[in-house]
Parts: sequence; C-alpha cells; structure tokens
Amino acid sequence: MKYDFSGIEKKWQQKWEEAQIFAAKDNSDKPKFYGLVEFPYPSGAGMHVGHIKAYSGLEVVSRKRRMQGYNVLFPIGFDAYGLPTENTAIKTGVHPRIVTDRNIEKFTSQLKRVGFSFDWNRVIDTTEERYYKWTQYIFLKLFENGLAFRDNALVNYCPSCKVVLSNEDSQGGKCDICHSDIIQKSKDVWYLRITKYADKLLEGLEGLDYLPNVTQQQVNWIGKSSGAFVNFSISGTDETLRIYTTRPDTLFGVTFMVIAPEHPMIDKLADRISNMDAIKDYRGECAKKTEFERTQLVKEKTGVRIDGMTAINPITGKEIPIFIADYVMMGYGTGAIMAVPAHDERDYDFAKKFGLDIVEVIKGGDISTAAYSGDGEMVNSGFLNGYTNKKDSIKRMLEYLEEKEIGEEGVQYKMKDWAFNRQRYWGEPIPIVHCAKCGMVPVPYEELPIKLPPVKEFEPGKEGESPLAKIEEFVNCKCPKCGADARRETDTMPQWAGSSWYFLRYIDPKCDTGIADMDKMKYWMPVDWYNGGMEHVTRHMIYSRFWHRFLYDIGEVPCAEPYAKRTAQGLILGPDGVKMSKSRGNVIDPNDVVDELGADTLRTYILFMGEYGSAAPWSETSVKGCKRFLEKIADLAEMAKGSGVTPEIEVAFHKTIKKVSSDIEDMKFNTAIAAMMELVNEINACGKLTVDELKVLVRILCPFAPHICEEIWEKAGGEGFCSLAPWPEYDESKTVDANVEIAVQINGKLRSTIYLPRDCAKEDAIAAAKADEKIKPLISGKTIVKEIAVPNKIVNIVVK
RNA sequence: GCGGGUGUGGCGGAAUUGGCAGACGCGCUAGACUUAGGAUCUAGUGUCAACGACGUGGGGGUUCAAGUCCCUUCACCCGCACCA
Repeated sequence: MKYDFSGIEKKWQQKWEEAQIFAAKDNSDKPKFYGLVEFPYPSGAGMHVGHIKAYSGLEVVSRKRRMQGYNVLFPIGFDAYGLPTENTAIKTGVHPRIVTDRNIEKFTSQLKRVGFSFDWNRVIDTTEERYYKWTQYIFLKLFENGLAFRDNALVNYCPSCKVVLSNEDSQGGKCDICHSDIIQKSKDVWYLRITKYADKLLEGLEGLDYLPNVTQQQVNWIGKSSGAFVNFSISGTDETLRIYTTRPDTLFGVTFMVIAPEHPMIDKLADRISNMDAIKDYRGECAKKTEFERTQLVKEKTGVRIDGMTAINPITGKEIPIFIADYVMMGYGTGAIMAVPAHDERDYDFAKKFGLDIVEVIKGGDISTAAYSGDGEMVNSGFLNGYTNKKDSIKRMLEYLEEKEIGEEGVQYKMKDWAFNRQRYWGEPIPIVHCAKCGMVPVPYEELPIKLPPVKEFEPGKEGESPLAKIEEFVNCKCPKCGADARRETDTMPQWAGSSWYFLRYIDPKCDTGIADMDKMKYWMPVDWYNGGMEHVTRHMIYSRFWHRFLYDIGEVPCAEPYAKRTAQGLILGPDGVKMSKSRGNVIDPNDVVDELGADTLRTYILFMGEYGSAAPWSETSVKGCKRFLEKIADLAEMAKGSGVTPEIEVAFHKTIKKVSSDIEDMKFNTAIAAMMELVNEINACGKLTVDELKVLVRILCPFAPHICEEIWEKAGGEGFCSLAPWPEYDESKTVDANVEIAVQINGKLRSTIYLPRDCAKEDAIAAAKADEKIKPLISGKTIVKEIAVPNKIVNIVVK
C-alpha cells in the first residue's frame, strides 16, 4: 500500500467527526475515565510542538481507555483571557474579541489536523459570557464567605505591563508575562484569602497520585512552619514588638532585635528615635532595590541601629538594641525578628558586623567561629538548662510563654494571599459595586454576567488604572442595596481565574443553572488523570485546588480534590538542544511537519523521542524514522494473508501487547513504540503475517497513529472504527518462549550462550553449560570453585 | 545554602531493579537497484595495539556477578532561596 498520509488523515478525521465517536456520554453503564490536559491560551502564533506533546500523552491513554470499554471524557477548550491578546489589540487596533475568535479558529483547525480524539461538543472558551458568568458567580461566593477582600498593601507591580501581580506570577522577581523586573508598590488591591486554605491544600495532597516533585513543589510553595509569636515590650513605651520564631527555646540567647525597613513601628515611635535621618536614608536605599535584588545580595548584612528605641528580652529582662535591616522581610512573619546570633547564621553575621553580644544557649558548636544550628544541651537558659531534645525544650518554652502571656504557639506560611485584580480590559469584570453608603456591595446573582463593555481603547491609564474606568456607562450604576448612585469595580480578574474551575465546566458546558449539574459532576469527578507542565504546579494547580476545595466546602462540588493523578510532560527543545524560541530561530512548526510527513508521524515521533517527562531535542532526521516505521506498517497490510496464528511470531505478539499495554499506563510511550518496531522487524524477518494478526497490530498502534490504523483496519475488513475496536488481550503463558537463551560465564565473563527449555532445573543448566564446546576447554584442568545458575538467565562457573 | 534530579556509543535514548550493557530509532560505512538519490533494499556499526582486552562522569568498595548496592569525588540541570 502506498502510504498517502494526507488523504488518509483527512478521510478519517472527517469520518470520526461525522460519527461523533469521541463524544462522551453523560449517562452510561460503562466505567468512566476523565482525562484532562491543560487547555491552551490561543496565542496568535498558533500551535507549538510543545502543545502536541502536552496533549499526546493523555490522547494515547484516552484512546486506549475507549478501546478498553470506558466512557471517556477527553475535552479541550481555550483559556482565552490574558495580556498577549490585549497587547495585540492595542498594537493593531483590532478588538480582543475578534483576535481571540480568530486565534481559537486557528488552534481548532490545527488541533483537528493532528487527529486528537477530543470531544469537540464540549469546547469551552473562558471569555464567553455563558462561561465567565460562572467565574463571576464563584467570585461572589468567595466574597460572601470572606475570602475575597480589598486591602491596601505593598504589592508586586510590573511597570511594563502596568499590572499588579500575585506572588505566583512574579516568581524570581520577574514578571511572568514580559520578564521585566517587578517593583514593590503600595496599592489598593483585591485579594483572595488562599492562606486560609493553606492547611487544607497541604493535607489534601495526601492520598493523591501526583508526581513526587509536583507534591514537593506545592509543599515548598505553601511553606508551612511552626513556632511561636513572642511579644517584646519596647522600653519606656506601651508598645510591643511582636516577632515570629521557629525556635522559641533559644529566647535566652536573644541579644538584639531586627525589624524590616518598612516596619510601621518606626513611624509610630518616630518622636523617640534620635537618628531618624540615617534610618530614612537606609529605607530609601532599600526601596530602590527590587525584592529580587534584595534577596540576591546575600553577601554582606547591612542595617542601622535605631537610637532611642530598645526592647526588653521578656525572659531575661535585659535591655537589647533594635535594628532595621533588609534581611528581614515585611512580608513574612511579623516583619520583626528576635536575633539569636549564636545559633542563626544570619544573626551571627549581623552581630559580628555590628559588634553585638553572642550568647551560647545550645552546646555543640564553637560560637567563636560560626553559628551553631544543630542540636545539643541547653545552657545559659534558666529553666531550660539541661534539656537536650529540641522538641522538649520548645514545648517547655511554649508552656512558659503562654503561662506568662508573653507569647503563644503559631504557624506561618510562605504562601501569601492571592493578589487577584488586574488593571486591564481583557479579563472577567469583578462583580462588585462601590457605594458611598454601603461600601462594597456584591452584584446580585440575577445580574450576572457583568459583561465587558465594548471599548475603543484598551490601553491602561498612566497610573495603571483599568481601561474600564473610562467608560461612564459601565462605571456608573445604582447600588444594589440602597439604590443610590454608585460606581462599579473597574478592575478585572487575573488570567488564572477562568482556568481555576474549567474542568468542571467540561462536564456540563451549557449548564445555565450552575457551574455544572451536580449529578453529572458526581459521575465524572474527580479528574482521573491530569497532565500538564511543571510551570503550572505553583500557579494554576494551587489556585484551582484552592477554588475547588472552597466549592466543596460550600457544597457546590461533590469532591474535595479535583485531580486524582497529575503527571507532566518534558519540553521539546530545538534541534540545537536549546529551548525553542522565535529569537533563536529554532522553532519547529507542527503544521509543517503534518504537511510534510503527516500527523501520524508527528504524533509517533513526539512520543518516541525520549522519556515523556524529560526534555529532548527535536531531530529533523529522526522524525523520518517514524515515517519509515509507518510505511513498513502499510507494507505489512499488503502482505497479510489468511487467518489464525503464525507460530513463529505468536510469542512476539503476546509480548508486544503486554509491553504496549503496560507502557502506556506508565507513560513510557517511547519503549511502547520501540516494542512495536521490534515486532514489525520480527514479522518481516519471518515473512509471514495473517490478517487476524495485522488487526491486532493496528489496534495497539491505533492510539499513537490512528489514521493509518483506521485505513488498514477498514481494508482488512475490521468492524466499525479501529478507534473503538476492543483493545487486544494477551495470554500470559504465551508471552514467553519455550526455549530460552542462557548466557554462560566463566568467572563472570561471558564465554558462550546455550539454548535450554524454559524453567529447566539448575543442575541441568550447569551440566549443559559444562558440555558446551566453547566452555569445555576453559574449565578442563581447572578447579571449579563455585557454580551459580539463575533460571532462564545465566550460568556462572567460577574456576581457579 | 536547602530540596529534587541527571550523567550510558557520533546523536536521541533502552536495560523485567543485582544477571549477556548499548534494545529501538537516527547517523555513519559497504554493497544492490537506479539516468539520478536527500528514495528503497541487504549487510555492518561501543572502543582499542581485535581470536584478546577495555568499556555506563572520576576514584574506591561489597559480590560468583554492579549502569543498578555502599563510600567518596566531579560536572550539569530544575525548584526554593536572608522564610526568622
């Protein structure tokens, strides 16, 4: 058969669509499988080979599940709100709605050309009114439950994009979108109280089948630590300085305190401070640095002693100095620390630089040279002296602090509340009204969705105000509570809002009574397997788990955790081994590959390149090897004759079915394909193949290269679609040959191989080895020290 | 600094967990068929001073047997990072 891939691929894509074979059924007796891939942001550049890899993994799994008799939900949609579209609109003057529709159309046709088995009836677009109505609905629920609030705070701000960014969006001190340096700015912003869910997000991880590094990254991101809050009184005032520490048991070793440059206590007690000028200078220097610079400059500690302000160590009663220094962050704990220089490296460096007392309270190190942070016997610590166990000494100190009311046990998280608003046009409007009398009033549910008004100018204002603020008809409204004139919130939600619940909407994409029908959710949820990129682990994954857990708590969804299993694909690098980028000119366009070699080749190659979870460079030549493989398959279709089993390749078939079946489950697609290549080589070597066998081969290959398999299946007289044909079974007893090759070693070195019946006795194997023509001369006249036989594997004779 | 990972031919990568290292593919070499070959087929292809020896970043160890286990060391990648 000549392999006319483009004709075959078009033909079967059309047939699949006509017969709707990939549509998930809402009512079914079959077991369900919900496979989810991260829906794309429809950028103007179109699909990237990375998209294809990201979807191909679960594409294969979903196709196998269908053949195994599951009712499969494998949906796709578009996460279409976001800055790049808006920036295109600003540049070209074309409305984001039009840009988005155009891009979605492009993505859709590209995805269809690759032959993905998505259920195209359930496509969602986060920018559609009937979708974002429910995003706004969830926001109102969060607001009602006190989880959405407005606060004036120091926030991450991208001066280039002119937006406030969450911590998740500014990792490494760089803007997630344009990679400019983030600055800290005081702004009135919306927050979602994700910190309230920190413990639930942490506990929820238990029992989930996530990749270990996914779990680890989330645990790190949440960053829970436990310790104590302790109040230090400031000499001569009624004020107290509250600190957080994980080592309250070292309180006897506290010889000074440090507060963050932004700490409010400085302004509060400004009258008492005699060196205010120096402090202001230092604050100014710190403000100039980005947070990134501040954390990068680990080299030397800087700071200024606050003159006229000292604290009392609550446990020793001693007066201790207070410093401001930028190694203490306002954003973590209370923005103030008790310094224990003997047992904390940073405090030690600081104490050395400023000539401060260093008091040892834990034995075991040499505090004259370095801080000691290990365990040891407590000394110089009053009632804690003699304690040797950290846990016990902390416990005792906590009791003491609570008894004397100078502190209490507490926990801290690195994760911060989610800065939730963006001063941009292309996002979901926040459904809140500001009323002079009533304050912030939620829009009544009946009025949802609050639609994005049509505008001409999408550019944010100079001060970073939303373009919506300029639209009088949008801004001016009546207070839903009192009816007075009021103003609508003009900020929009961040791009992560729509994706925080999208997997629920696929279940019931047109539902207009709720986010989705509860019975349908009960049937489909949780997502059985979710695959996506590692870059979303501490962003989208955390956010969506938070929303989902909240929705569960208020009874809107039937399960606490949305994703039962999470895996991740590795990058496809450019042919030069470097991450693909336009500026490097090493980008592979999947469309070109489909045009030139066909979708089946593209799919097969992407999964064959290497381990699914690792990065691997694209190779212009290797991809052709996969085309050759498919051509060989086409040739086999010509060669197949008759029915039944060919004895020479029977075992190879059973072995391959077994290997492909289990490799797909383990996402070891590369070795699954290699196994099929081996099988094809064996078939060609023996020169015989029945039609029955051909039909087995195309069924196990179908999830990878479905078009050619459908074509062969049809020609071979297969019933219905190959994509829905039953997944081949294997017979365990037929996965092994009757005779096995056994390696014979002398002193651990391979000297010969012999063939023996499977599972023959050790003694027989040893005897056969000794009788081997190559072995005989090697052992004659030598003393046999030891004989080892591993069944079906190896015989090793140790001689002297 | 902390946490996780990786290191195997010219290249991408295999190796049922201690049992024939280099599966499968690319590339390369030779030959065949061709007006032609960037098509196809056949054979070969870890290295070397080649009937043998050496080979999984380096060094050491355990074992009849080590890519796999232990100790040590080097290199690179990813995540977090003055987190109190």
